Amino acid sequence: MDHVHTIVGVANGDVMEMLRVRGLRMTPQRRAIVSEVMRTRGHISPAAIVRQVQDAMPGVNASTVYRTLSLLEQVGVLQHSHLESGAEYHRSEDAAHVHLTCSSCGSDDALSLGEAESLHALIRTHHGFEADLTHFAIGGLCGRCAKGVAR
Amino acid sequence: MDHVHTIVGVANGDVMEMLRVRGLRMTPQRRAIVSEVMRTRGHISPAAIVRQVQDAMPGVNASTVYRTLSLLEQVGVLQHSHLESGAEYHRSEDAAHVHLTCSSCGSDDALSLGEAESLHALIRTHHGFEADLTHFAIGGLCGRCAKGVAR
DNA sequence: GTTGGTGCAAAGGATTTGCAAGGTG
DNA sequence: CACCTTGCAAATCCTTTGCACCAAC
Repeated sequence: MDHVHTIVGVANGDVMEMLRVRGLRMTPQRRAIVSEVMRTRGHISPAAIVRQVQDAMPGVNASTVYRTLSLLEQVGVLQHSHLESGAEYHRSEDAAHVHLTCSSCGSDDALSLGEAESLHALIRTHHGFEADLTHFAIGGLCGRCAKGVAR
Repeated sequence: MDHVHTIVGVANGDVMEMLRVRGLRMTPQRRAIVSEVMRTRGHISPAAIVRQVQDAMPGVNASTVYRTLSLLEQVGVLQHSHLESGAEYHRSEDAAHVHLTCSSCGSDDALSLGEAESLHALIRTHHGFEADLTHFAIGGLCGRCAKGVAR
């Protein structure tokens, strides 16, 4: 629990502060994007963010969203992970879990890092590899689909 | 070791046979693509296949390669997994391992499914989720990078 | 000859980038 | 009033599709 600089309870205001400190500016667009992402539980795709933000603030360009997202990731507020559907963003504080995505029904379950600790330890032991189990999802069949589904 | 219909030692000829059985045809393009993929140890990207195949047989179109790859995947000869660099294909018989990709140096290590069995069991127990640990890579820092690298 | 396969061109979707105009501190 | 940001348009990538033409069986 030290290989990830956990940021607990970052509020919108904190983000603005983090930007200010770095000489970066808080524009209405960024405010809209930040507020959208910060209020999202779980993950959200860049496309969805674009949609939502443009909904609340027409005219915001997709490139601005992409630029802001990567900026927020550099600053440490956000992180992205790779799910079957592509990249998805979430607040860093919400990143502490492994995504289990069902390749059959598309459902998305989660595994706490605590539960996955044994794998983490196993990988470290056999390879000295310090795994970040949150970056990529783990595919497979959810309980429901693993049972019945002939198709 | 029963949830994956393992195909051991598939040879180029076998592939042609598998296609014939389904009423599909063996064209020179497919022959080139199959031979390229079948002789690849480990994984290879669609773009690389296109390059290699066109090298041996100029004029082959990328769309043909894509179509052939997904066909070979449906037939069960190939599988793809998601690494940091995107989708990568490998022979099904070479698919039985977990990819460990270092986000720092880009190196690619592997973990046998046997070694990962404990995680597989853990996930199954807690969620009834039947994981396919080969479909997505596991990111993190390789032993080397986890140690020294300040940057 | 059927029917499946291929090349080509075009269409998409997801990002990224160059730039001039505009807003923030 | 510097300098960071944005919108726009264009450029990449990667992959998929519609089609007319061609080839495998």
